[in-house]
Amino acid sequence: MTPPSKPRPSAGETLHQRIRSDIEGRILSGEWPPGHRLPFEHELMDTYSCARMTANKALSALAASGLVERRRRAGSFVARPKVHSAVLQIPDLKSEVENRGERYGYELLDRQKRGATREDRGRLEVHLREPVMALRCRHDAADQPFALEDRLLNLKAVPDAALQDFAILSPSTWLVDHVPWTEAEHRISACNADEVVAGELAIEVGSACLVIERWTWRSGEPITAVRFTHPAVLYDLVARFTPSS
Amino acid sequence: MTPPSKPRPSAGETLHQRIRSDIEGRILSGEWPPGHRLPFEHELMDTYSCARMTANKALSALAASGLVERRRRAGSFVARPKVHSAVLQIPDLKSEVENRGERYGYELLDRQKRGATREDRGRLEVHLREPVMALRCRHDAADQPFALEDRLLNLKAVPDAALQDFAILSPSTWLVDHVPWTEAEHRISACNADEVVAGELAIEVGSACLVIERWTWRSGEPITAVRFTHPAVLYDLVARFTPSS
DNA sequence: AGACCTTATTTGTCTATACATATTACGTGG
DNA sequence: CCACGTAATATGTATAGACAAATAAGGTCT
Repeated sequence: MTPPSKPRPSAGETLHQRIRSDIEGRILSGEWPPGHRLPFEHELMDTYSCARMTANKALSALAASGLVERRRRAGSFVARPKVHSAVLQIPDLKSEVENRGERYGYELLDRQKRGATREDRGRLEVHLREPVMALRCRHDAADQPFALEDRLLNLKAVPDAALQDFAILSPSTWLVDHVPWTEAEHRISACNADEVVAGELAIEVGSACLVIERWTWRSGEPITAVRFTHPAVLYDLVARFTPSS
Repeated sequence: MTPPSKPRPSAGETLHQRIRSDIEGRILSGEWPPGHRLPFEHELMDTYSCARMTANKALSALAASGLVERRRRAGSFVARPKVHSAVLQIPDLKSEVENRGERYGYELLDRQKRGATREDRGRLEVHLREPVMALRCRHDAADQPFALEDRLLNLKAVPDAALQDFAILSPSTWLVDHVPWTEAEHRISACNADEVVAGELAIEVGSACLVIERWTWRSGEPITAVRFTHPAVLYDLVARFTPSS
């Protein structure tokens, strides 16, 4: 392997960062194709005159990012990415709208405290009759309906929520600031607006909507299930991916 | 709309992993709220009887994952996450279908080599009349139309693609194996099927479709732009997030 | 009080070494 | 030829020590 060959404009790079970006460059340029065995740690020690820990740090980081795969006794190999992975940022709607430079509006449509019904149980993994709160509200951007939020909250996990009326502050905003979570899952789909949704979003019956559902847990205990329904014409989800990040 | 099943804990931990998950637990349980200063590296050395490198590794990993923020001379602090971020996995459709245990089918609908038109230029950042390839094809799952793929390829960046007829092998599958990329952007939206799309996907005109668009670059050079259109009833995108991953 | 300098503390990076662990490669005996 | 034990090798994890860089906290001088 030839020593450092890449343009290195960033003077403030540390050694293991430099090793990492050198290797990354070779992989992404196609010089080292998927399956190619990259230098052993002791070879990197020689070419960069560093300790093994330093080479290890670079390779471990590359492995963590999924660009390379490491096998004991065999070596490190350029991974063959089977999936496009990307970091999806799902911001709080209030900041999303304000970042667009538009006026944000919020209206609570419905708020019910109740014992969990059979249907609720299908959404949230709570037991029958345990206390939950069901919320429906609308988020507006530039005085136009932007999203419908349909949320079920587990009051056993978040008792403080029972004290909130959510008339001014949206449940999403309140939750982000008050409730930590450990696991979340998102499901993104599309649907045709039925009469109720079309009415609330001021769109034609049947228009396509983008639906984002999210379930949140804290240490296995369900916290909330929420569904955002956006008019398709007003909202796209954007996800970016760069391997070096 | 059933909620997904809970994630599971793991076993067989190394020391720095244990330190990390201990801290993670305290943060996620709310015991250490956002802004809280967590123990210094030398304090962790004492409580876990380990070297500083080991404590450092744990804290660095937490910082990399975004859960904590570190400042020299000040210490390490629990970070306040502002957005829900999640890793979105967008698999190759062939593997996606086969992982569901269904029969995968592929049909090429149209293939054109041409100089870039004005419209193409809007999709792909190429100059007028530069060689591109436009492809339309259909992916089936269990003999039902599953996705429509509409792709524009920059032949200047990927000249080998001109030799492929894509009659058997889908362009997505070929590209994954042959063309490395450095940046990608995804846009996820919804639309109503027009007559053409409805016909090709064998669904009603007007049914909601989930649309995933992807642009791919290599070192700033555009490689391809692709749009997948899925019948909403057949396909959901799923994204998971656990801080420990 | 405010501007400036000094010091102490904490994190960031790196070296050198050690032993553990997984897995390939090889050689031996059946 | 195959099964099995053994050695070689690359990675995984950890220790202990060193210096560099950033910066919060104090102290001094004006």
